[in-house]
Amino acid sequence: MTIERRSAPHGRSRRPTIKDVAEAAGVSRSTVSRALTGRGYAASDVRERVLRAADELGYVPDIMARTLKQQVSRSVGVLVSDLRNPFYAELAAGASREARERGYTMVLADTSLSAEAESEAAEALVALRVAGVIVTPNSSAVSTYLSSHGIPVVEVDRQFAAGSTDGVVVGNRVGARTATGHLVGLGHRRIALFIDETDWITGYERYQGYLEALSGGDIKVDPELVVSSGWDVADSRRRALDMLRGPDRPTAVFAANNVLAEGVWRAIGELGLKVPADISLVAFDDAPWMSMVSPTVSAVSQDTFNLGATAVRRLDARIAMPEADSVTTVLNVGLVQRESTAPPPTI
Amino acid sequence: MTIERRSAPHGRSRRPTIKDVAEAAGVSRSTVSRALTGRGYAASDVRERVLRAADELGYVPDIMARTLKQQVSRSVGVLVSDLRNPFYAELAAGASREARERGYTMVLADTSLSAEAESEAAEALVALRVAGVIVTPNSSAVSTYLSSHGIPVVEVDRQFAAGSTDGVVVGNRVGARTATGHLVGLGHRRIALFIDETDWITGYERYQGYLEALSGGDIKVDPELVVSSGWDVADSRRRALDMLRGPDRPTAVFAANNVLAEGVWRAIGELGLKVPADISLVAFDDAPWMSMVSPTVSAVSQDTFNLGATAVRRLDARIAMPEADSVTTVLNVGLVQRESTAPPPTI
DNA sequence: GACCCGTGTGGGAACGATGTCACATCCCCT
DNA sequence: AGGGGATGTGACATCGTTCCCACACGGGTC
Repeated sequence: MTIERRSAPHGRSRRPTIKDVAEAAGVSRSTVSRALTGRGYAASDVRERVLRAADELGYVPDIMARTLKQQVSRSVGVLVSDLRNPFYAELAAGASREARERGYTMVLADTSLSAEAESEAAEALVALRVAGVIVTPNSSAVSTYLSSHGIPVVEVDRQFAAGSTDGVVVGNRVGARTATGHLVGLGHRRIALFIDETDWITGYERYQGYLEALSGGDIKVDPELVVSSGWDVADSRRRALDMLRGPDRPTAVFAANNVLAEGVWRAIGELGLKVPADISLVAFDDAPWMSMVSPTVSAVSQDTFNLGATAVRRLDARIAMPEADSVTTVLNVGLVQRESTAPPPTI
Repeated sequence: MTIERRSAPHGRSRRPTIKDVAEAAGVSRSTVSRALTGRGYAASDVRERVLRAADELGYVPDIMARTLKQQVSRSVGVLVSDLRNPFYAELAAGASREARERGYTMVLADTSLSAEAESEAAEALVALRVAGVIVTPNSSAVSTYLSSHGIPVVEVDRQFAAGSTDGVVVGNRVGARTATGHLVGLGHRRIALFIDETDWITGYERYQGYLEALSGGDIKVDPELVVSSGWDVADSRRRALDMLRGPDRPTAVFAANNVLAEGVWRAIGELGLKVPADISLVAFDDAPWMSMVSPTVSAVSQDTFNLGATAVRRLDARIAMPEADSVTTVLNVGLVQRESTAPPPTI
């Protein structure tokens, strides 16, 4: 980078345009454009002169003008639910890196789980003429809206428009089955499930995985043990306190995401229960704290950074071939066994 | 939001422009522009007709064209070091919320602590004609470069260009003094400092705070106890292992950020040391895991979300008054006392 | 009745970059 | 010598929006 060498456009405020470069180099605007973009002819000495002039003036092409002319920008929109959740933060980090590598700039909005914010953001992205959008959707509205405007969409983590838009998800069903199956294998028969939603495909799949593992162990499902908790730590903590204080409490809990796991963890601690002696815990989505607390928490680990990166790659491919069939990529997950699981307490 | 009601521009691909709206409403482009933006005259019945036509066509004004014409966009750039660090993620979340509320879209890049990525991103932001930039800088280059292009900059968390650009930081010196002073008050005399850099102003201030607290307790500084660790967990863990295994180890550690604290925490655990009986620990920057581990970790808490939000407010004010004197906002911090500190072990 | 003002509206020139097209060389081949 | 390809360059229209200006109309004042 040559940032240091560049000086302000001799003290004045107006930014240099391609016209200024053209005058400085003694050629026409067209020639400057060709020399800088590399599209079309430009004699090497002329190119040289143009490049030097541009560098001296600190010329940076105006993306607005370029996009207006070309009708397609090199930026992608990224819509995530909550940056404070390490899952989304890491997703965004992965998207950011991959976007940079592919020459996209990233327009990011935290939609705060609000449908209104999501709609607003979508509209802003249309207005910005982004080349494509990556979204962790809260409804099918965003994808529909963006698609109707001809903007490619990749749904990440969960899918509402499978079949009509691309998606990148993880093996939710198999992950949930593995986690629950691990508990079953240890001898647990009363296994609680904490989950946010079962209507969205991700929650549904995790729920199904849970059910499959139970039926694989010939265990009847107890609806009392399936908690459709809210989306925040406080709520799942409260629900967990209720359940664990009640009679006939479960001997193990499978928490379907890192936020719910945190609530359950806190509840367990407050009640003075010992993990894993009194109760086992497995989470879906490995958050940093799970390997720091004592005992450490077993979790189904998803490569979240890669999830974001893969989504950008998919989007890039889609932008290149808008008419190709939609594809859903499923990333592998793996159970990380730590210290939070053991056979149920003998009575 | 009326997203659902809108249909694609009758199956065709071209996006509706202001001209299409004008034709549909039977008026001129100028009139449509006035009706939609609210700048200039427009009879109420005409305005009505225009709004309806725009809604029916699903018209969204082209920001590129608007920005090109107006020479100023409603988007801000946000450059953070590492989204996977909860500190930066929360900062970005705060910035995102405030940006949205003020009608800005946010262009975000994770600069991965790389000067090259930072320069590239800065150049992209100039090209995008952003209204301003918020950055957690790694050098003075970004601020200088952006300023030379007439783009307002707000430096957050650390400052390289104090006096010439705005800044939003926290009370680093007082926070470090409080934390260290707390340890001194408990009777500790061998207090180690883990810090990333002392050249940048933030590290320098925290270092000074540490020194002040020591001299306030009439404690001579032992250079052996000041570790200029790298920026990642692995490195600080290694450095901590070395120190804690050595002879005459400290009775307390002050870790100057959440990453270093994590490394130290892991090292302490691996060595089987008991917190706080064998060693006390205080961190600067309260990360989520600190209230989840056992024992919980005392920390100087900064309102990181607010740090991001404040930066956007400052930037907004700066954009409104580009010539005003530069100001640096210092946010308060507070020591959150948890379980990781106690008097030193009696020998 | 001439003038002017207030209220609306449309025409057209920007904004900065791109890319098509026409044209201007030069050199080589027949 | 003249045609024609290869190589380079410049003029100009264009992208979608804004906004300055001109103008039209009606009604009031002198």
